[in-house]
Amino acid sequence: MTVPKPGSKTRNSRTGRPIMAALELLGRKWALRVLWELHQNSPCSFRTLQKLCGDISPTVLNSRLTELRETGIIALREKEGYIITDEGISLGSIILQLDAWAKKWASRMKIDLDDAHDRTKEKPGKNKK
Amino acid sequence: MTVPKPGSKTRNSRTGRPIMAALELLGRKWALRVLWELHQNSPCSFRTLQKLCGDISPTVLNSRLTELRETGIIALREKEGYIITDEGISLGSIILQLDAWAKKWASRMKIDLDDAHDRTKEKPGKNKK
DNA sequence: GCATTACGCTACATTATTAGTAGCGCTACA
DNA sequence: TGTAGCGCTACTAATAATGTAGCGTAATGC
Repeated sequence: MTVPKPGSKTRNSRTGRPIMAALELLGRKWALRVLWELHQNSPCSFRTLQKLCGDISPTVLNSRLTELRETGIIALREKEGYIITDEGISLGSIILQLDAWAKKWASRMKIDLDDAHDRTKEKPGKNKK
Repeated sequence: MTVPKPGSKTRNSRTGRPIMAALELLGRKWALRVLWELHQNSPCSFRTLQKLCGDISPTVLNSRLTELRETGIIALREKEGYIITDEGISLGSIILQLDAWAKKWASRMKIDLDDAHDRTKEKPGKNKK
């Protein structure tokens, strides 16, 4: 799979807008999670990272790590293992905000779920009146 | 596929930490992109949204929309189409920061790519000395 | 030496997710 | 009564992730 970099053309962005590359890169499975874990545990070995992500398969982990490395967000240093770069740290601080957002979201969702009286399994209405 | 909500147990988070649910939800393909587009074009019809995302297949689009609806980030209103909720707007503003980050990233990446003299196709070193 | 442990990572078969296309049932509006 | 738009589903093919085993290497202990 090709690695989305700013300037590279994603599916619909002939313009190569950086945000599109970022969204594609970070939208891949486990990418955000790997970044989050490494942001809090740098440096970190491949295997430790794997455990932190709940025994994610080494195949995907390696894919994501390669992509993040090629885009300069993380790096691999001998003896230290994987580290987060300055670029990655600034990106990580955005994820910290996501963490804050998620907490508020959680408390609101909880209320909504309570209101729904355990109807959480229901699919949302099929657009009926 | 089950929809990750705060409180729901993701792969490795028995704790159900909100951030984990958020990372899983937003880490799915097209989720961030859909959110980004809807943040800038709300309300928006299904088909318009589809075009904005570069003719994404309706299957995934509908999956992502359903997930985002079940988690209260977006909503579907009759005659208006899809809209972003307050929850979604606050999340969207985080993505705006991602946009800002991506621009800086792009300028740094450009320098790095130039430095590399068109070796962009190369895989990163196989951990050799 | 020689087993043990850990490292980053690959191979490979299985399963899950996405892509791509066609079109349904419905509501306007002409 | 035709055309166009809507949200969305059905279906198959293509692609990506999972899960397990294990390679080649290096460091440690005996």
